Amino acid sequence: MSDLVTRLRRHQWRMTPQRRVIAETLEGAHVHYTAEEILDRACERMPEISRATVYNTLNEMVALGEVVELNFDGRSKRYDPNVDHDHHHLICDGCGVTKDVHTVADPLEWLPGDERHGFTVTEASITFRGLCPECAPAR
Amino acid sequence: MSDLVTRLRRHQWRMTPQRRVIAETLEGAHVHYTAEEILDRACERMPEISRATVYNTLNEMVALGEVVELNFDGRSKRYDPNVDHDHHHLICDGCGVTKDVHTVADPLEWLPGDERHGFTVTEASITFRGLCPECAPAR
DNA sequence: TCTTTCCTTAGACAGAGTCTAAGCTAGGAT
DNA sequence: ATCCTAGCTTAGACTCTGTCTAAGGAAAGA
Ligand SMILES: [Mn+2]
Ligand SMILES: [Mn+2]
Ligand SMILES: [Zn+2]
Ligand SMILES: [Zn+2]
Repeated sequence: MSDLVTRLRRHQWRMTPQRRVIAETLEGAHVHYTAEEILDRACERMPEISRATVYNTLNEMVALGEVVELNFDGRSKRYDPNVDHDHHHLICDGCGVTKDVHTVADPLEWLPGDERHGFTVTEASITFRGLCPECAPAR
Repeated sequence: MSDLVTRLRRHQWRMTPQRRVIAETLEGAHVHYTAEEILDRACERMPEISRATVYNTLNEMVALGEVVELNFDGRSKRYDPNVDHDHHHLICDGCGVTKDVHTVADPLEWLPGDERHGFTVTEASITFRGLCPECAPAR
């Protein structure tokens, strides 16, 4: 079944029908959905599911560390169930399509000690931008 | 005077009193303000300035390429007049303080060709996260 | 079964940002 | 100097995204 559902069951967390539908919707398509997109798709399987439950559930999954919240554009947040393989994102400035990408090394290594301002630095995420093949200007 | 104002004058762009106050407010403190923070500070010098003008002006500066819009938290956007020196950001997960940082090399070099999905990749921005000295757990 | 806790729901609410319609200003033309 | 016009500013309505509240509903232990 859903690997996300499996991971969620390991926490002391009641797996209700609503939460299962949300988890399966989130993981099913390998894209980065907004909360409203998840609500629309979850409604196809469970028409009475509420907006509040979708938002609550996504926030809980994030708090449990099983989903990552992404903020690309300052509009809607997007939710990424793919937390096991750490990765970064490549976004098309034309159409907005977003791909998972992997760098040759851990970006934390690229921040020298004298640029750390005394911080304990634990995470680095990269947003690459450009134009996808469809949006690139015709040659 | 303000280097941002100088850069803006090079575009065919009417430099009104409102726009000058906004530009000087934005560049004056070397922090990353939200639109509302800029409005508050601009009001100290020009009490009748409107919210709409602040938002319009910031969006125009971004369109002119003289200011960069940042989206760290999915709440308010922040505006960065420091576009000349390209740099990245280090954020404290505790208190939210944000520092400009510089990496040892251009992050674009770390995305291999077979991870580019046919895109023309033009930009990479890194968000580093951690805890600042004040927020770090006591030793 | 009873009880307690947690979950779901509709709808009100809030924050951030955009849009509209009206009046105003800057700066070129005369 | 004055006129004209395009572009700028304004208040406030509106939209979008997300949170909160209060009430009822399901689950699991006693
Ligand atoms: Mn991803
Ligand atoms: Mn900066
Ligand atoms: Zn595209
Ligand atoms: Zn801190």
